[in-house]
Amino acid sequence: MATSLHAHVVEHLGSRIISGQIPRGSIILAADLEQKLQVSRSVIREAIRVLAQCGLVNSTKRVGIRVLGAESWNPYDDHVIRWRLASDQKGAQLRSLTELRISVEPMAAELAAEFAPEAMRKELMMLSAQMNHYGRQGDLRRFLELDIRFHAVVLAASGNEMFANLSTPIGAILRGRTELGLMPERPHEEALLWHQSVADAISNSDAASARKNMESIMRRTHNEICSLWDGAPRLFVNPAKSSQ
Amino acid sequence: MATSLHAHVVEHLGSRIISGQIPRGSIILAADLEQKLQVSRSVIREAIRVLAQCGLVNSTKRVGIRVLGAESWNPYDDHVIRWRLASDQKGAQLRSLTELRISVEPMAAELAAEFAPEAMRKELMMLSAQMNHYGRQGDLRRFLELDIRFHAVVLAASGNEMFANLSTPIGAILRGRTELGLMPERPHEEALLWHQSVADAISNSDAASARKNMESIMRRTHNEICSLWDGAPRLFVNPAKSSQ
DNA sequence: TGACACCAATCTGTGCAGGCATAAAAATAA
DNA sequence: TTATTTTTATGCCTGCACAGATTGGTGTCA
Repeated sequence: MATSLHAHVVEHLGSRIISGQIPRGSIILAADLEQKLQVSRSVIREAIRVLAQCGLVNSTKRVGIRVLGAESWNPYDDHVIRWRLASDQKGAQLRSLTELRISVEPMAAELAAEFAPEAMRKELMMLSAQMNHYGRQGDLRRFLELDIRFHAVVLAASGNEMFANLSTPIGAILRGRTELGLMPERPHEEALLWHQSVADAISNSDAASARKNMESIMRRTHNEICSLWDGAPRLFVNPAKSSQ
Repeated sequence: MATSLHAHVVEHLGSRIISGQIPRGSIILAADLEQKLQVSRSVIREAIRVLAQCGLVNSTKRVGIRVLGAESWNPYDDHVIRWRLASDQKGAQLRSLTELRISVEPMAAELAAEFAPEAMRKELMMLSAQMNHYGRQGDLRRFLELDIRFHAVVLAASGNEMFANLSTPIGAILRGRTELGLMPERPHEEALLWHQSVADAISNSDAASARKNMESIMRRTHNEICSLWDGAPRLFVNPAKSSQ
């Protein structure tokens, strides 16, 4: 995936910082990196710039590149999410994302019912029909892809780009759930009905029903998945001092 | 604010792209930028790398630096949010952020009631008391800062770092609301009570009450502010094709 | 002797200039 | 149409000068 050199360096350092192999407070010297990774300064510097934007490092003169702690990481950065999911913080990352989607998706459904363009309403009807079909057949592989698409379309149909942007990590959650065998061997009948009802409600511009049924989906999804992060510690960040 | 040279270039290009002065699809050549901005290649390259991570540009060989459209921008990036708030998309940005906070804050309050560390529960009690005091006095300036801090602490106390990270842009919303004179000349009595109730509920680990009262705050806040984006078009992003 | 202010040495990121390699578009030939 | 060559802008590398922060030493005064 990492085709360019600097992307490779970003990947190398980022994954190590987030996994804890390079502990917070460490000081890295650009010159050392050049030698260790056998790349030129320009590559190192571009990579450091990217990592700095992710909140992973903080380079200052005369001291070097300081590795920052988890409270500085940008939790919405795609890199950061991916690296955390691949580390032993996987549980905590899944929990954060799930709490976020539980909060957001009912509102997204409500907004979609009000604002979605016609094409998306139609696609949702089609998707829920297919989910019914393949779900009852027990074709989990295909059901999963449809499910991911369904939620992505609802988020996009809300017309809120911040919601829409959550579809990738939410897709990752759904994939992770089936990979870990947390899905029943065939989808629950209720779940199928709720998805159908969400699609119907959005199609009929029934915002209240869209929200209510999406809330039902979220409740069940939470129950199915929350065992994943039993005992993972919560991360309490210091609230940012309000600065004019 | 932009101390280093490359940050200056990021600021220059980023603000222009988001404001539309540099339209989507434009092709920028690094060599031209060097000359126009009178900086060296390394500065340009680092800046471009940062902008690429924001989703604003996409540099490819032989063609140059392509300016991307709004659907590619990372809506959670601090730069992007700031630039959009300073552009004529201010309304749409405020709406997206408000819809997000309306979705998230009730859940944050609920989680805070369950998990918040003692110090944060105490701070919330103190903050709501001070809000009562200065609010009844009509000291809007001080009330605003307390209000911002209150919501930041609730988000942080949820123990969800994705929630906590929203406190900065939410603070920006609250500031914008008072700057634009959308606040009553002294806070509504109900609003003061709801904040007090949220603090009490979190303090007493009463999750349901914390959520309920926060929902009330959100409903009112929405009513007060939604006139800001009357008629601003919603942004429907193409849902990402689910790729393994 | 000891505390403190000030200055110089040093170290490291930042920025500059220019070179070669390479990939992808465009133009040309088959 | 298809294959090949040419063009051209980014990717990558290197040597050099500068800026700013830390450190340590120096001198002054109590």
